[in-house]
Amino acid sequence: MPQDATAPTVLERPVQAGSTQLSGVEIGDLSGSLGFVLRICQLLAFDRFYRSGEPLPISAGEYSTLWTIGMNPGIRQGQLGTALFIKPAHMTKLIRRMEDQGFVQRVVPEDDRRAVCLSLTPVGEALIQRFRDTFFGRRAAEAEGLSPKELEEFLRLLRKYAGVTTRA
Amino acid sequence: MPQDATAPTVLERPVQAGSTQLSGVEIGDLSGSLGFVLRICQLLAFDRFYRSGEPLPISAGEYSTLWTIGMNPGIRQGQLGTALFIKPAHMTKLIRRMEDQGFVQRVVPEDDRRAVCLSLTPVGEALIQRFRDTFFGRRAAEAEGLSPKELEEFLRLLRKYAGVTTRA
DNA sequence: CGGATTTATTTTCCACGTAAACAATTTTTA
DNA sequence: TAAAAATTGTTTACGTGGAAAATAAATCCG
Repeated sequence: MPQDATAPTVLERPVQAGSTQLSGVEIGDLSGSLGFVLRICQLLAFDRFYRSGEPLPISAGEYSTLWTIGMNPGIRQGQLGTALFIKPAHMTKLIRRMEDQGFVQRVVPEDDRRAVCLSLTPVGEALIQRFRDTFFGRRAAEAEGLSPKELEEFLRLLRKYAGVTTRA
Repeated sequence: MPQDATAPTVLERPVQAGSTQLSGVEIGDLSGSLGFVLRICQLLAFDRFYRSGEPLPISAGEYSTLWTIGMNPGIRQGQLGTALFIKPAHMTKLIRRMEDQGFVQRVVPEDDRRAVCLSLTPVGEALIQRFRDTFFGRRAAEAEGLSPKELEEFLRLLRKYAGVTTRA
């Protein structure tokens, strides 16, 4: 690990007006690091999601995965992983677990026996319908601290950054 | 796990104009779930960060932690964890590892021998100075897909949501 | 047409991060 | 003033998620 022995022993704080804090702790330029702030926001959203409303019987990640399979019956496992940013190794285990729970069925297509095509079972469909409002209905709690207009813009920028496309 | 046997076996897609997709996969209302979109953005930012520029000799998380200690010499370990959303169990191991690497020193204050106060060593200071531009200088790559104005607004909303406070 | 290469998923091992329990110390309470 | 409660960080066990290697199948190329 390269070390610069000539560096001063006291950290020179970056030149900026006043202070920038998180939970009373000075973070300076870290507040301008997109990765850092996104991580804090994601952890906060996760925390708020679980602290409000009726509990889900499965994790939010599992719900999202089932939801996406429901929206795309027959979707290939690799394609699902690409869309949801879940690596193949984990997706394999996630799908196996949800298959064991009876929510998902796997079909190996005749035209490509390497692949796995996924669909929801009736039980899986029922589950995501049953908990739809539980999952989607926490906007007020999730968006604490932002006005409705700000939340709208926030989601628009998040979607744009994420590469979510919408078309009529 | 509650199941509604009367639910239809085909997922009724939500009523919305057109389609909403991610990587060519239909996600529908998932694009309105703050936690979900934040997770996607965080993974994307992380991916872009590592794919661009000179590699860091430590992880981004370790750099952020060292940076924050540098901005707050003598900070209590618990307070650091609260600010960075890192649980005590993990912070203990993280700090131990960075102490072993020579970047951090731990001092148990006389007035509260339960606590641990953290500061950077000269080696730690040198490290975060040495890689400052490597860590902070990837705005262009990180913010791919957003205009400068949008990035500014994006960061403003992220900071607001995260509870970052700024004062003169 | 057979071997090489690529693709898709699975398996194994491991790191990260945390829940829960624990230990030491401080503060509170009766 | 001593016991109870709370605080601070540590340790242990475990779940999540992924890197790397393996396996099976499809495609490509000479």
